[in-house]
Amino acid sequence: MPETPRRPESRYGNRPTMKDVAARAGVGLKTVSRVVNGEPGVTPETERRVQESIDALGFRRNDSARVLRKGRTASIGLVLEDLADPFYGPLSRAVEEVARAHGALLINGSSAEDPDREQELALALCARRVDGLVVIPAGDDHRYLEPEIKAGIATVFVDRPAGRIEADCVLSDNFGGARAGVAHLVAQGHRRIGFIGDMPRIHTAAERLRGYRAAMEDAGIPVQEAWMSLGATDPARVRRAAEQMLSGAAPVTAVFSGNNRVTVTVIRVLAERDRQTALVAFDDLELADLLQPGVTVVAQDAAALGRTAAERLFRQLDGTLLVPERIELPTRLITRGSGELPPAD
Amino acid sequence: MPETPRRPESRYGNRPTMKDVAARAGVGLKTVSRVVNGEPGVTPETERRVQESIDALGFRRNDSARVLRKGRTASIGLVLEDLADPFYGPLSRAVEEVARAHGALLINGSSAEDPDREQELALALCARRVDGLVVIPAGDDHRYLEPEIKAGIATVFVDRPAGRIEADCVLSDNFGGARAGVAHLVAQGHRRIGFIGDMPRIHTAAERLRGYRAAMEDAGIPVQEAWMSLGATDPARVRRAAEQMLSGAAPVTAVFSGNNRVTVTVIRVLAERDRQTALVAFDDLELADLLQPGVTVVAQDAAALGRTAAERLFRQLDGTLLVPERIELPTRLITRGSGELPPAD
DNA sequence: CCTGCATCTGACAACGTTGTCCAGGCTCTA
DNA sequence: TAGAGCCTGGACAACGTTGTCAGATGCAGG
Repeated sequence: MPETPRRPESRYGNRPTMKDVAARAGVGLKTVSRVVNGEPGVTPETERRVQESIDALGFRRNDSARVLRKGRTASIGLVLEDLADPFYGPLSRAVEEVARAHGALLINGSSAEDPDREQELALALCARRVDGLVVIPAGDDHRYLEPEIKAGIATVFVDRPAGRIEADCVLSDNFGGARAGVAHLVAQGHRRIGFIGDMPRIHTAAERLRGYRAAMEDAGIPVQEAWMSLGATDPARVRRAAEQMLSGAAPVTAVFSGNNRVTVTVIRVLAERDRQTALVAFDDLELADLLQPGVTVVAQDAAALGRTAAERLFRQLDGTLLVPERIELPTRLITRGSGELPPAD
Repeated sequence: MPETPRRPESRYGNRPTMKDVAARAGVGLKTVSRVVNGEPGVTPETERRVQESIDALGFRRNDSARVLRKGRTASIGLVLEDLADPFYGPLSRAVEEVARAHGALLINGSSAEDPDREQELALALCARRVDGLVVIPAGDDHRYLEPEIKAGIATVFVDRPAGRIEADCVLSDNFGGARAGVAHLVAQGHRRIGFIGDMPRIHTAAERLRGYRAAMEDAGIPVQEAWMSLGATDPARVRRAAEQMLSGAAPVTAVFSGNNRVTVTVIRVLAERDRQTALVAFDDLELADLLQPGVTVVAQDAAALGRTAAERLFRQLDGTLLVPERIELPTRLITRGSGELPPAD
C-alpha cells in the first residue's frame, strides 16, 4: 500500500486552493484562474458558480505561487537607516505612494547605520525577488549588489551615493546647502562659526562639512580646529562639543548644525545660555518656527527625494531609463530668526 | 518538431537557478540545495565546488519558490495610517526590530485613514501569505479578515481595537490619559476647558473625548457645546475651532488637544495671542520642552505599543498564545509649563 | 572475498499558480 | 445540412525550490 507523503507542517493552515474551488464549483482549474484574474472567456453563469465557491471556501490566491510563475513580484524594497527618524518617514511615505501608483507593495527595513546589516537586508530583499530596490546606504561599498543589478533588479540610491558601483542616485545638494547656510551667517557679520556634524564617513556629513569649509574660505576666514566637531551624534557628545566651542577666550558666535539629530541637542544647549548665539541648522524641524527665536534652517525635501527615486526606479523597470545618473535636488534656506542674530561680541 | 515553449517575459532577467549551479558544478540539484541551506551530508570537496559555482554564476536562492514549498514566508505585514506621521515611525521601528529578532521581514503600507484602502492592503498582504499581520485599523469592521485568521494568519491590532471580530489588540489608555490630563487642568483652577479632537469615529479620538467628559463630570463642570471641536484635523479647521473657543464673552482658559496633528496647530494659534492660555496635549512632540512655555503632554509610548503587538504576534505564531486579549498600556503626564498656567480671568 | 553499515548523492514528486494548446459545442452562412 | 469560425472550458507543463527515498560508494569485520 503506497503511503501518502505527509504534508510539511501546517502549511498556511490548509488553505483552499484553486483546485478546491474548482472541484466545489464543478469546473476546471483554469476556469477558476480566469475568474480570479478577471480574464475573459467565462460565461456569467460559470463565473457566478466559481465566485460562490470562492466565497464559501474563503479562498485567496496564493501570490507566492503566482510570483513564481510570473516572475514579477510587484513589490519593491526600501533599505533605510532608521524608520523612526522623522526625516525618513516622509521619504518612505513618498516611495510607498509611488509604489502604490504602480501597483506594488513596499518591503522595508532599517540598517541602523550598519553596513553589514544593510547588505544582509538588501540581499534578503533580492532573494525575495523584489522588482526593485531603493537604498539609503549605510556602507560605502555596494559591489555586492552587482550580480543582482545585472540580474535585473532595478536599483536606486537615495540621500547618499552608491559606493564602487555605477548606479542611479538621488541626493540633496548637501554641499551647496551647507555653503549657503554658512554664507548666511557670514553675511550677518559672524566670523567665528562652529560646525557640528556627523561622522565624515557618511557622505552627507562629509559634503556638508565641505560646504562649511568652502563658505569659510569664500569669506577668507581660516577655520580653527576647535570650531569643528565631527563625531557621533549622540546627545552627550554633541552637548560637550557645543559647550566647548561656546566657551573659552574666543568662543564661536554662531553654530551651523549638520543634521536634525544634532540640531535638537544644540538648541537645548543654546537655550541654557544667556548670550544669544546664532544658529543655522541643516534639516527642518517641526515646530522650529515656534521656538524663541525661530530656527533658521537649510531644508531638504525628503518627500521629493523619495518620490524622485521611486519614479526613477519604475522607469528603470519600464525600460525607459537606461543610463545611471546622479540627481541633486536643491535645498532651501528658511530664515526664522536664529540665523539672523548678529555676533554677540 | 516539438516547439520549445517561449519563456514568459524576461523572468528576473534569466537568473541562474539551482539547476544551473548543479550543472556547472557537476552535481545533483539536491546537493546544491543542501549547500545553500547548510544541511549536513556534503563532503567539503563537493561543497567547495558548489560554492565556487554559486559565486561564479551569481546565484541567489529564489525565496518565492522556497515559500511556496515550505509554507512560511518569514515576513509579517504592517498596515498603518501614515508612515510619515512621527507617531508611527517609532512604532514601525519597534515592530521591525521584533520581526528581525525572529528572522522575519516587514512589509508595510499606509491606509491613509481610508477603510477601503486598509482592507485592500491587508488582503494583499494575506495573498502574499505573510505569517502575521499587525494592523492599525482605519475602519471599524474587520470581518473581512475572518477567513484569513481562520486560515492561520496571526493578527494583532494596535492603537485602535478591531471591529466586529475577536482579536488581540494593544492600545494606549486613551480614556485614562485624557481624563488625567483634563483633571490636571482642573486642578490648576480651570473650569472653562476646551477640547479639540479628531473625528469620533476614530476609536482613540472617541476615548479621549470620553476621558475629557469624565474629568469634567468628576469636577462637576457642565460641558458647553462651544468648548468642543470634533472634526477633521486639517490645520485650517483646527485653527478656526481654536479661535472660536478662545473668543467671545466666556472664552475657555485652557485647551486639551486630542493628538499631535491638532497640537501643532493649537500651539500656533496660542502663540499668536497675548493672553496666556493653558494647554495639555495628547501625544508628546519633539522640542515640546523648548517652547515657551514648555508643552505639558500626555505621552504614550509608541515603541512599546509596537513592540508589545509584535511580540504577541510571534507568540501567536509559536502557538503559545491562544486567547485574544485586549491590552492597555498606561500613558504618562509630563508637566512642562503650559499645563500649569493658571486661568487668565 | 563477501556482508553489513554508514555516509553521501541524486531522481522524483509536490507546493499553487498561469500560459499554451486543443476539444467540444454552439452559431452563422451558403 | 455541412462547413467554417467562434466561444468556453480543461488537460498539461512549467516556474524553482525542498522532502522523501533509494541508489551508490567506501570501509570494516568475518
